[in-house]
Amino acid sequence: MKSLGKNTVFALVDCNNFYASCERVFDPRLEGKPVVVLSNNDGCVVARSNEAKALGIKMGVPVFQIARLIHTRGVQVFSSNYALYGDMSRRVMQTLSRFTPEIEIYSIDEAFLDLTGFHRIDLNDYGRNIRSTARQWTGIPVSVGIARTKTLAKIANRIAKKSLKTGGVLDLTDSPHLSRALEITDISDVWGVGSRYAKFLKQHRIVNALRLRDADDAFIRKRMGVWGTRLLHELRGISCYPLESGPPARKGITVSRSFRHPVQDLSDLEEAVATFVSTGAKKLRKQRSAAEVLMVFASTNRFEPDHFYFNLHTVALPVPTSDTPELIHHALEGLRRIYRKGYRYKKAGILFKGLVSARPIQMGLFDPRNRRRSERLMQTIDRINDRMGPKTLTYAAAGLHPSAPWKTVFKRRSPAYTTDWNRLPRVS
DNA sequence: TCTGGGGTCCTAGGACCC
DNA sequence: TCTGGGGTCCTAGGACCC
Repeated sequence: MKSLGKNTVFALVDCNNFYASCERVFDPRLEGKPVVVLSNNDGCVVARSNEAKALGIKMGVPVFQIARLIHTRGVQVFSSNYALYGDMSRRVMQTLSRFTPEIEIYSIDEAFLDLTGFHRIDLNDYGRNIRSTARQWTGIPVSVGIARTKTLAKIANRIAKKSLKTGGVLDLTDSPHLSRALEITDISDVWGVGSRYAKFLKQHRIVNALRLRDADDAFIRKRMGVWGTRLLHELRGISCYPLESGPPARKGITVSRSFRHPVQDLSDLEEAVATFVSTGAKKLRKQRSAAEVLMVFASTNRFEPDHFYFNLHTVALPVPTSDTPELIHHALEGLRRIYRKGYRYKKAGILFKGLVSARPIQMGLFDPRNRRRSERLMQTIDRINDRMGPKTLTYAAAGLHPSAPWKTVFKRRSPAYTTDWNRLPRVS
């Protein structure tokens, strides 16, 4: 059942402060304390507990800028622990899928539930049930917003999260409070309205979601395109974005990292790029794709514009492929073309584009490789790494030095509580 | 000293063809 | 002086999301 049009009902379930909440589940001493989680290389704040938000710590702020605050207010700081968050996300989603067969996992911490046709039940009760079950089974607090469209469900969810008296659940389906809810929603908090459009709309006195809902169609169409028109419909309760079932195959795959320390030598850059390629190639194979185009880029520190250097090289691959050594070969050739001696590189990455289905394998007329053999080899390597850990088999080109200057560090990472036998929490 | 990473969709404009 | 029209495909860049 794909819900489009009128009388649809969507619930948006969103985990509160997801990464910070995950850390708390296994370390109850963190309850009530400000907690933040950092990006790669412990660079920026990417998640905050309510207590951390109350201290004025902003999303995305570089951690060195709040060093004093962290120290004086006893903020608990964690590196990102993707193994933990990924596994906790899976548990939450599994729990949610007991409440409807129609679920769309929208991001690591959000899911849309299609509740169209759930007429006979009290949706607020149902939402409260979802919330308490998720909390009890996974330890993660969630908020639930229910409405006629995804955009309105987002708005309901936001209010549910912020306003204590909702108890974390708000149903705006045919609600007399709908207009009021739209009125108290700042235009910049509407799903799909970013900083640029928010500024533009405010200049035209469209300061909240209610004003946008009642805005002139032609004006919005002209200034915000077809996408703006869809947004108007969604705010008016006409669903334009149906529930998406399976995740669509990616149209491109990117792997890029900032380096812990600046890199000057080509050989270090080569190791980094070879590593990124092997990560990306594994993603390609996982979704059974092959790439027609490979791009490789490197850049210096973007915060030092005086000696900034960025360059990108594009390779049209002779045959679509997901073969790691072949991709490494082309990536390194591209890298050597853009490398300029004397720069302090701070970031590099690779992109795979023009993704096509891996099978049937397209044979090149003068293709020197034995595709069938290389495919079996890749399968074997992937299987071993899935079983024994991601770095069990790697390529020599990716380097062997664990402390190479380009490598990402996570100095304050919590244990992999749920995905490593040796890290299971003990109950005493 | 220290500043994340990976996506999507839409549109405008250029290249090219008939 | 004067300089077709329309279609397709591709790409770069803008805007947004988590």
